[in-house]
Amino acid sequence: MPNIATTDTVSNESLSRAVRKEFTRNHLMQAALSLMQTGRSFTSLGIREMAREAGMVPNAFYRHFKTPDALGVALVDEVGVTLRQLLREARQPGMSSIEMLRRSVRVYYRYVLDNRVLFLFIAGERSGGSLALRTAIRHEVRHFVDELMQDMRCMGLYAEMSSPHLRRVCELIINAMLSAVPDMLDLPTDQATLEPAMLQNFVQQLQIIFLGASAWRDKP
Amino acid sequence: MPNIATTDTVSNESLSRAVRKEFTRNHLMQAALSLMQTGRSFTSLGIREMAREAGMVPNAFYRHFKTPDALGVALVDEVGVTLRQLLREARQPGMSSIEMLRRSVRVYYRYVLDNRVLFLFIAGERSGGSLALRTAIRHEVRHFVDELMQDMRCMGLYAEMSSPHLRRVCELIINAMLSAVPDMLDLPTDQATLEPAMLQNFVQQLQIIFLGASAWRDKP
DNA sequence: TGTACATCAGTGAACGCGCGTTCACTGATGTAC
DNA sequence: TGTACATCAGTGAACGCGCGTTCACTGATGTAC
Repeated sequence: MPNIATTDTVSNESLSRAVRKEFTRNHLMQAALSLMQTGRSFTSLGIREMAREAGMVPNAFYRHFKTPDALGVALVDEVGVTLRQLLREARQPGMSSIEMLRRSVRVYYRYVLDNRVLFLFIAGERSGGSLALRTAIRHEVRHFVDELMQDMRCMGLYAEMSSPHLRRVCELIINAMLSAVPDMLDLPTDQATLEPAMLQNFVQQLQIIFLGASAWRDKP
Repeated sequence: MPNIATTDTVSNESLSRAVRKEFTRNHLMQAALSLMQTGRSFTSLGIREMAREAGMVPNAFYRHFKTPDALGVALVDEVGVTLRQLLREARQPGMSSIEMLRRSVRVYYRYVLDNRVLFLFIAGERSGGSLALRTAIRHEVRHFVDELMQDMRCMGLYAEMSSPHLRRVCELIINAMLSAVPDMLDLPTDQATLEPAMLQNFVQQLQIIFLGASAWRDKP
């Protein structure tokens, strides 16, 4: 009966070479995220730095990734899976218009704060990273949009709306969410009392989008 | 009678020390933009690199900026002034709802392509740069929003809407515009024929926002 | 089951390089008398 | 107007440092017989 919490402590015992390799690969990715915790951008991280943080010799990096960029793309994939899962969970409970919107925003805000570094990474490299990273992130964002669409379909929202239109609405929502990231992350240093105002503002922006979607639906 | 176009060639003749200093300062900023032309992010630029590109010895950089970050902030200020001016001009002609929207988007798109590097810089450092840069850019974005609000007031759009609500609408528009930047800039490499579709999509997103704003106004 | 060999994740040392930063300097421009 | 001095933008050389990358290696794990 394996215990996830102690995988690190038993890593030297009776694990296949492939599994151990996967572990150190993950250590490298975690190391990159750790280094970003302090506000560094991913693009500024070096091979030696990441290897050092992961507790290994510099050139061992090459056993796992050809370039730092390759690690970044792997990170996008993994982060994407985690985020999409959590965002879907946040949308699961039986929702009702405005109140559910307000609650979702609050959940999302908590989640952004709890996962600062993941959002810093995604939001920061979305237009700041290399072409490969930007492309990977764009694909991931498209996944977010797809799942939001799917969820809205499941909930019967805008059932009569065509898919392209619904997609546009979802894109606007996701964009608004991602654009809010720097505001949320920089808020603590600015003024903690501004938090309710910022969230209120964000909620109302989403309301405007939903109203626009309804208006579009009512008179196409 | 000074000739702007030849300022460089006469830079050694009869110009005050202060003016010449201002010139080389601008050369440094231009050098930073030049280096970004090739897809590099500003954060990754080094002092030596920028000085070299500007045709001066490395340490001369310090005569003009204390850190690369200081240059970045100066760049945000200058870029902001230019962009706001051009965006306002794009909004000047007598506008009429949808057609004006479509035209504005086209003008904006052209402008983004013609000024690739400025938008790469703004969009890239908006959540990727240092705190100082993020703050500077946030202020600049706020300026964009202010001017868009002001223009909409002048045009009599949403005259009955309260300022906070109008601000939210404008924030959504500016966010949508900035979020579209990576799509626009990466498009050429992907598929040139997708251009009309992307623009059409962008136009309809803005329409949804405007519809939402109207709906909000009609039944608050 | 035991043995002999292949694989390959991680090591340790070394390299050449460009970086940021410092220092004392030069010489044209600006200023005071 | 002329002279003597101050200012300061830009120079040139040097420093110590961490970087990316290479190389030959080690030794545990995996595999074939």
